[in-house]
Amino acid sequence: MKKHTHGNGTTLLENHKLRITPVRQQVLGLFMGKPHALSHSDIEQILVGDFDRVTIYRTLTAFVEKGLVHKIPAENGVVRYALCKDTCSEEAHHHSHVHFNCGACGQTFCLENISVPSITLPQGYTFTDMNYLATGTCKNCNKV
Amino acid sequence: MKKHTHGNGTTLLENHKLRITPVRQQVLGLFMGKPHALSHSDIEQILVGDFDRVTIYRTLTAFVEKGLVHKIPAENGVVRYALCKDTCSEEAHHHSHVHFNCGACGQTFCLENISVPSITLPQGYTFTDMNYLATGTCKNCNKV
DNA sequence: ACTTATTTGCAACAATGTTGCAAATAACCG
DNA sequence: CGGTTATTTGCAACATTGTTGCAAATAAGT
Repeated sequence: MKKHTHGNGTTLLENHKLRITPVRQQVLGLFMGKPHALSHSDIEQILVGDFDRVTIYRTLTAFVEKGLVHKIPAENGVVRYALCKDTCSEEAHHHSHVHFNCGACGQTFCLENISVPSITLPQGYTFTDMNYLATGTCKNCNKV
Repeated sequence: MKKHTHGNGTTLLENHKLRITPVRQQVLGLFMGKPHALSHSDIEQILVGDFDRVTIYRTLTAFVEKGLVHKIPAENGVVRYALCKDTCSEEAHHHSHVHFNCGACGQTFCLENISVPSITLPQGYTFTDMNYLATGTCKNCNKV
């Protein structure tokens, strides 16, 4: 019954059928330590010199494939990544939360706690994934 | 009363305070002729040799700034553009329609006709823009 | 400790987006 | 019209982002 034990990157990796390697532990550690989503370049800058650019790309790709993190596209085309909740697996990602991009601090958050209304598509359309992206000013930046 | 006379790119450009130039007419023509959104590279490939890559970038940027087209970020980070409706101007974009990205044909559509429920953000968050992106299979591709 | 499949780093490349500047041109005005 | 001016374009150069192949390194199972 130790499935999805957050807080320990190693078990998380094991649960998602990923080999335990230094990059993966470090990158996963970043995600667990920050409340906001990270882009490839964010990660690259934090872990300067530790790992190759390409390795970080491949790490992120592996994480997405195994259902550990999900991609968040911003309006300008920048792709960020954030941890998935328990409901994601190798088979499929199940996200129905809102992503919030703050124009002031530039950070992107997953708003897990608000309800997302379901959208009815026109006849003939079927969807596998739904993405909500709000742009504005976040809690912290509004306080100032 | 000839405001927003769609079908004529020239008046549309005038209404948005943009100088009439060949690139702008051609690019705008593409948007008016296609039902789906176009990326920079789409446009570049259609208008091969006619204009410089950079010019097309700047054209798109100008269109977005003046409220003529809006950006649509796809999940993979590809940015596409589509015509705005009458409600957009130089001051602000007002979009509350769903963008639909078809995995089969790869095309992206604006679904203007379906209602989008409003989302209530947590205390402290304020938003200026809301973006809905659905991924799946479109009408045409489902038919086959 | 040995074996094997996976992962990493490196190098090279491809695609995408940005900037500065001189030449070309759209719009305005008499 | 023709002249003037502010805007726009093309070019060149560069920056960033993402991809691929391959040999060396290494995690995991026996």
